[in-house]
Amino acid sequence: MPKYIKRTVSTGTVGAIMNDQKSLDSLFDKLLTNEQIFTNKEVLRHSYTPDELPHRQNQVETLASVLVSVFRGETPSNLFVYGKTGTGKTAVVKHVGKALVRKIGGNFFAKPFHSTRTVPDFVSTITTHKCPVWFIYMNCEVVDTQYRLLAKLGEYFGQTIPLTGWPTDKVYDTFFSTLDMEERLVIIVLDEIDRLLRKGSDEVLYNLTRINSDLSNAKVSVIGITNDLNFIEFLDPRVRSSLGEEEIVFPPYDAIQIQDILSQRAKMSCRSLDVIDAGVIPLCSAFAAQEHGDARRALDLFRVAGELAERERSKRIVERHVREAKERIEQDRIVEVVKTLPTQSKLILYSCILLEKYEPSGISTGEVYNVYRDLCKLSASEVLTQRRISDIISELDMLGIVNARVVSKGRYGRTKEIHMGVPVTQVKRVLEQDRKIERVTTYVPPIQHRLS
DNA sequence: CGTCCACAGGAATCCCTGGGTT
DNA sequence: AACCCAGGGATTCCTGTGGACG
Repeated sequence: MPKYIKRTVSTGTVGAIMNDQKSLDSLFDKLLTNEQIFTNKEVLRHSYTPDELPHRQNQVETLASVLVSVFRGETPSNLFVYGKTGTGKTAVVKHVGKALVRKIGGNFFAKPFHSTRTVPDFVSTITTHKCPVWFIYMNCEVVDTQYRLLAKLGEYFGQTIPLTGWPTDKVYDTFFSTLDMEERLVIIVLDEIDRLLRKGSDEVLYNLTRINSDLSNAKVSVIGITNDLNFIEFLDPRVRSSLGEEEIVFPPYDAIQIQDILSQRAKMSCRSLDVIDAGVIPLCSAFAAQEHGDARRALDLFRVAGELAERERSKRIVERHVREAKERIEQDRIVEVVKTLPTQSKLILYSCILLEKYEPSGISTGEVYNVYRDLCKLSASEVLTQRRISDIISELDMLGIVNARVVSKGRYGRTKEIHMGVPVTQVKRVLEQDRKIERVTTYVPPIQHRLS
């Protein structure tokens, strides 16, 4: 826990107890009259889409020029959108989608309407146009398998499909037939589309991109969004060519651009601009620019810095708050990730931590496995195979908790060389809160000699 | 220069859960 | 009750391999 909280709590408590009635009253007064820094924190959240998107005019116009064919009654080309996280991809697509729907009178969906409800009355508003337009936004991080995606899509068209149980082709057929019941144009946005591929559910992409040739009434066009630039490489060539009819690239923001974005939001969220010290916004922006131009990071930094300032009852946000916020965000992330790890992963991670003391030059998979087995016995856990442990270590690596790279020690074989990627003492403390780990805290790994 | 270690990591299969249909 | 299906975690079996040692 950061120092400043301790300080505030201890002096506050002691003061309240020790001082007389008058200062107790004034303590409350101070709390009540304390002017907050934020008046509207919502605009700093990731989910908030502003009306203006600074430095994304190009992308907005390109996207609009692809979708404009809707007005001519044509099906827009399939589209592929890529750029790193926090570069405004989702915001731009949603923004243009809303504008399109408003103009043409269709329907914008970010979640399905309940199936018992009747279909919204957009059909009547649309009769002047060639056909109704449905704009459906879907995040594949949540719906990440073929089954779930099709089921969710079916839901948009009023079908009730169970979360599990049906064979996939039946789900597809149901979705297909309801979709084709009437003339309409459906624009499906698949955000984080790379998730589907990672889970091996890319068959659904193939089906979706060639669905038009089987449909007789409805038309579908797909917008795929990804932040994984290698994603395209691994895609089925047929899907790649079909999905990539058009492409829009979102380059990372530079520090100056992030400053613009952050200033815009800061203005909306704060009581007044006076509460922000001059260096704060540039510093947030600089930090965010370092992280591949992630605008969200800047917003997070600013929000947390503001919260820290409020907690301190400081009148203004200063640079120190930003630095503390940076620390804080990272710490919270780690604690959250470690705490929610499955027990087996925790045991593996704990093994790594125990070994690190003795092998500062890097730990091998075999060493981890030996310690892990001991820990399993002590904590009465099931022992998994080394194959699985190898995968779990890789998962921990991807989460950034450890760094594991494959090295060859020549005569002594190939293995992963594992280093801790985060502060050890804190992670250890979090792990030891787990009931299984609690039982093995006294374990000391046998000292292993090895040739070097 | 060939060997051979200590694993990496792919593929197929199994097991289990949560749900369906007949 | 008997049987089918998807999906996630785990196991089994497997082939592949960088480079220090001899």
